[in-house]
Amino acid sequence: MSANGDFFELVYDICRHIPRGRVTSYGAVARAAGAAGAARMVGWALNKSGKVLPAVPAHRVVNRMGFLTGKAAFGSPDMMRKLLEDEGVKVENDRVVDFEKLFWDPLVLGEL
DNA sequence: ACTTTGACTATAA
DNA sequence: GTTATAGCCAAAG
Repeated sequence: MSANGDFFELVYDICRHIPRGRVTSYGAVARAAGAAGAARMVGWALNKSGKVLPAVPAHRVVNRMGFLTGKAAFGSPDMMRKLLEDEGVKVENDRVVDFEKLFWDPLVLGEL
């Protein structure tokens, strides 16, 4: 069954399912989208997420090491950190603190 | 229709 | 242990 036709919207939907105060990795989202290995594609989709509504919490998606690689896509490099800290996610030196604890896999409860 | 890229990931030297 | 390179998938130019 196709989600919405476009792989992008599927990625957006998954990102919207990320609980507040949690983070995930591109690989996890890509895998949840049915395209494991297409982590790059996820980032690209999220890059356009700023033009998509409803808005996608792309700030909750970081690379597998917990680094805010996409911080530059928020208009301001500090905007992503600001959003994460606002949700209780501590960010230091452009990296998510306790990333392993805050890591949330969309497939955990997303297998419907 | 082909080429290049892109907010990644994993393996090799 | 750190740095380089290759593999990956899909979309935009």
